[in-house]
Amino acid sequence: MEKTPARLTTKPSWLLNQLAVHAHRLASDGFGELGARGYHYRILAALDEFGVASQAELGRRCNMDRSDVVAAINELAGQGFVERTPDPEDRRRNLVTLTKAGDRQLRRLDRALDRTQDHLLEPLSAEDRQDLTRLLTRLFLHHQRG
Amino acid sequence: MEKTPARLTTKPSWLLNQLAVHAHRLASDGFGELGARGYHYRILAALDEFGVASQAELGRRCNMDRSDVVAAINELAGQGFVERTPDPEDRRRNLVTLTKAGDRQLRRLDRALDRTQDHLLEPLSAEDRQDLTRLLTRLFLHHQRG
DNA sequence: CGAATATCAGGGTTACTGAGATTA
DNA sequence: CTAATCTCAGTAGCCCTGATATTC
Repeated sequence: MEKTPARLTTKPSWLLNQLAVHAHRLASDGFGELGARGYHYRILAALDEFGVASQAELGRRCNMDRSDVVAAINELAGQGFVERTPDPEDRRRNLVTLTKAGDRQLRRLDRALDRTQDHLLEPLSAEDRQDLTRLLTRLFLHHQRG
Repeated sequence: MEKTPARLTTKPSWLLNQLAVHAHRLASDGFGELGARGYHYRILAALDEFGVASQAELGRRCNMDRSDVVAAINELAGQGFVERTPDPEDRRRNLVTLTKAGDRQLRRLDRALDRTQDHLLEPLSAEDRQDLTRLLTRLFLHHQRG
């Protein structure tokens, strides 16, 4: 395999990109077998942790665009994993609810993701993993509220 | 801003993804003003560091698909940043050469990227940046030769 | 009135797949 | 014949924009 230019490999942004691509590939394999994508997982996870929510709320929680939320909810509803009902108290909103089947799907996705997580961090010790997660979290939080 | 599910924020793969997105956004701003994209930078960088190369070689160096290399070289050649000539010794190949203008463009892109790099790592000390880069590099190298 | 919500149509970048033609 | 290279056409996932209708 030819060498990658040092201009790239020494830059954190390139490393982040390549590792994100790798992580995405790992996760996609697991998700794909279950008929899901990353966006589906995000929404199911948000519903499980915070309960019923409007679509706009889900978008903000999951860092997703309003228009992608619509599409993802369409697909999840079509699979019977969520239900979309108008909010009687604010008729602009749809209330999105996690179904029993959705909860089971989320657990399946969680297991698939856990496996890939181990694979991704394979070469690092438990301590290194903590360090990495801590550093990434600091960066994430800093840029979260930009 | 609503809180993001802990299921996501505690997972390195989510953090990698979100930070890669952020880094990409930063880089795209700088690149866009110069009429370039990430793929263009990768190829120019590889040509600068390793000299004339075939398209297949560039793809392997830059982690790019053969078909994306074709498109990127088309665009770079159209802008006069690279030249594509058939290899007299192996007529299957095209030899891609960096032009003077391409070298100047690379320097401009480098400057733009350096600025975003600082922005990305803003909250980390010099030591933390080294630690992060070291950890990411270890992961990258480990998954490089999969 | 302004602001928020949901929806639709579409674009941009990166990553990839399948096929064909050419040449080693 | 096999393998590598280049090219083209097209797909998928994620991210984003603009416009519209509805409701607060």
